Amino acid sequence: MTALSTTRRSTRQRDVISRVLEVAEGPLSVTDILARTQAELPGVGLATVYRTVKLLCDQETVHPVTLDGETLYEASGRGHHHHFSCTACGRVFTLHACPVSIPAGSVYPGGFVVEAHEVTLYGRCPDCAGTVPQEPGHRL
Amino acid sequence: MTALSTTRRSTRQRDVISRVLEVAEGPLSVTDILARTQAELPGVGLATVYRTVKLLCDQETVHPVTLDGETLYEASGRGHHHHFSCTACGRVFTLHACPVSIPAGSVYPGGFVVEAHEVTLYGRCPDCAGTVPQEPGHRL
DNA sequence: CTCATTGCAAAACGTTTGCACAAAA
DNA sequence: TTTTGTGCAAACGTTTTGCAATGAG
Repeated sequence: MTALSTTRRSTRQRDVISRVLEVAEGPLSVTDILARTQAELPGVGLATVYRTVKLLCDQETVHPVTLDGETLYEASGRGHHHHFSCTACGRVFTLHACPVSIPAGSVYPGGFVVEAHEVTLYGRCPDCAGTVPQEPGHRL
Repeated sequence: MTALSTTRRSTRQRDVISRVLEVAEGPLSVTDILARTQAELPGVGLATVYRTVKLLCDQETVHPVTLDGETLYEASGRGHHHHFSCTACGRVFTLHACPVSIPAGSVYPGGFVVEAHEVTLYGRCPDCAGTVPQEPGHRL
């Protein structure tokens, strides 16, 4: 693959996979991406999804989010945000409110220089809020 | 296996693996646990580490931490804490200072009921603080 | 034509499990 | 003895890769 071609080839599946990630309400698993891509392009294979996602990650168009042992992917460039994982239905949402204020370069007790942070909130999403609360599980 | 035996058997490797996790400065990968266990008990196999870690997880003596796509394990019962991942040396540390205050039951904009939270800080650990800052990587 | 991209199948990787043996009770 | 725990190797699920065929330029 050349680094850049002057004219962009029309790569159907890459475009579809990109769009699937763009319009998602939160990060998706590879399986989710495959299913949503196949809804539009029935013949697509799993390897293509893995390859395309890796390519998009290298381009920094997309980035991985690891959550509860599963790797999900989301489109980049959505600004600073965090994730909410519903302990009832398992869906992951994007939250734009940030509960921490740690300027880059802050020094934490012990001499840890903080450059970035990641926050995941666990609880019940709006759809599940009326449900019986679940154990957050002992991962936390 | 019975749920409980009245007299506890002396299970050498389990004790060593537990202690390895107890004295660790932060969560460890299975490979780390294996290496540290073998330093004391040379013949130990990988399957034993997996089995023992799973057992300790079921007992809630230990719990998994997923970070950057890798699953690490740490001893439970260390109180509320978070993790610091060094972008220079890759080590993960435990931090007892908590940068967020979200009481259980708080409702986030959009109707998300928060029951727990997880924070990971990225940056340079004390040992690497003098080093040239690294890109935090575009996972963040 | 050339060459990037694809689907398929095989390989590689991390984790789990079956089994025969060893050690403890 | 019975029972639990072990190492080894095979099995398993997920992700990656080799390769021949397809499709775009």
